[in-house]
Amino acid sequence: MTQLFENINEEDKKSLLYSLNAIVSTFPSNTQVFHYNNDNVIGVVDEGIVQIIRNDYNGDRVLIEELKKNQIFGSHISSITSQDFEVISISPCKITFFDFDAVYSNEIKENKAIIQFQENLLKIMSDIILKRNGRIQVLCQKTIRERLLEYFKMVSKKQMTKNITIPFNYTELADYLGINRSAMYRELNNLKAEKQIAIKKKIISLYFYF
Amino acid sequence: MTQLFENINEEDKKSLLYSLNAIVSTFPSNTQVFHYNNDNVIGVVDEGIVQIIRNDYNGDRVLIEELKKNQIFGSHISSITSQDFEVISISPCKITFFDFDAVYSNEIKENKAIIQFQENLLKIMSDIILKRNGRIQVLCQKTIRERLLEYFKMVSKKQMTKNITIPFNYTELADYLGINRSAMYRELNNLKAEKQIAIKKKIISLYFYF
DNA sequence: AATATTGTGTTGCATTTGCAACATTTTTTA
DNA sequence: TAAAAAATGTTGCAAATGCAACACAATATT
Repeated sequence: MTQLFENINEEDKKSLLYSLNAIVSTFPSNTQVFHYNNDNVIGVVDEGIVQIIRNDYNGDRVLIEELKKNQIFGSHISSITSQDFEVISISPCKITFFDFDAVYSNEIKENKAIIQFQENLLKIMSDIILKRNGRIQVLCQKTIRERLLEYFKMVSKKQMTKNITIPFNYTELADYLGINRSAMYRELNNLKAEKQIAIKKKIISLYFYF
Repeated sequence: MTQLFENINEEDKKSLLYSLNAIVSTFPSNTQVFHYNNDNVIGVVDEGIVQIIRNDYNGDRVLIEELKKNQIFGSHISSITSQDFEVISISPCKITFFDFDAVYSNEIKENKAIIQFQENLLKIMSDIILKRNGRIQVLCQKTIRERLLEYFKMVSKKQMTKNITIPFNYTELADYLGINRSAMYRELNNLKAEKQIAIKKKIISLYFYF
């Protein structure tokens, strides 16, 4: 995982943070850490876990993303564009906020580490794009079964094992896959009955070929 | 729309393209312009239109993205990771390919326009992320009606009118929304009957409030 | 200009799915 | 540690959806 300040020494980092108007804040669990009209601010998770959630007008709750150490969020990269969106700490956390527009300022170009910093940002962004693409690939599947299998394959590839560990609880997983929770359980049971998978808590073993 | 070489003079551009091992190619209509194992190559559409399509193992065809002038694609930013994916010209087109890894090379850092180039890339990437987020927002909707309405709202915001022009044909639209084409028509008719929308060819008028 | 291909539009039917309403277990909080 | 809250797991039922199979219109190809 690329980090924002990878290959940048402490001195340059400090100077960059200064140019970016960076602020470090801490939050307890279950707190709103970001508001949609925090214009052009990027948050970096230094410690803890935050979730980006959308509360639909029809009452549906969609888990957009879960972010851990070194991952970033902001209105420009997470589409947090309206009050529907919440960014919530699900554990105590420490977050560095900085001004994204400042990345394009003339002042920051004086810093000799700017090229490295931009390079790190580029890598982080291309990771985000890949993540979004994966999500789209899953959500394009029409049936619940197909979504589950597509998701399992993807996680399996990433975790490099056929015994995958679900990084959510099952309620969140349903939100993430954009499907109804009980319909998901039903399908998981079908897959179990067909011996395509086995489930032990959050570990799912995949028996099908792909 | 940000372009890759915005604010970069011809001389610097030439030198950058050289460092990036850039190649310009032309293609007739309906031709494969990119293969999934073109490792770490980025394509920039200079002229024409290309589509990224995924042919699912179960025969479904998913339109991942349609790209016009100045838009970019590549295995790293479009998840073109397997044979399932096709990148196809749907009109005669001209494409510049370059080596994405070269963006991080030492050689290119000699070019004084590198900061501007990286900045442009960052902007393009954050645009892509926003696009992907929009797509996810639509695909997270559970019913066809909700997907259509969510999509219409999004297009309306972008085109700044309540008489939106669908940028696809209706078959492609169904692919894009990840729904069955005939089920989509059925729902469009329901919406028409309820006078929520009116359709004239590819222009859809939105009568509901949002 | 004739033919082939692709897109538009509709319908019946079987299947899938969301939803509501539960009971039960686990986790969190006071 | 007791009470409250959240997560897990199941089921029936109504509604939504995918699919197949059409007819017809519009484009593209030869």
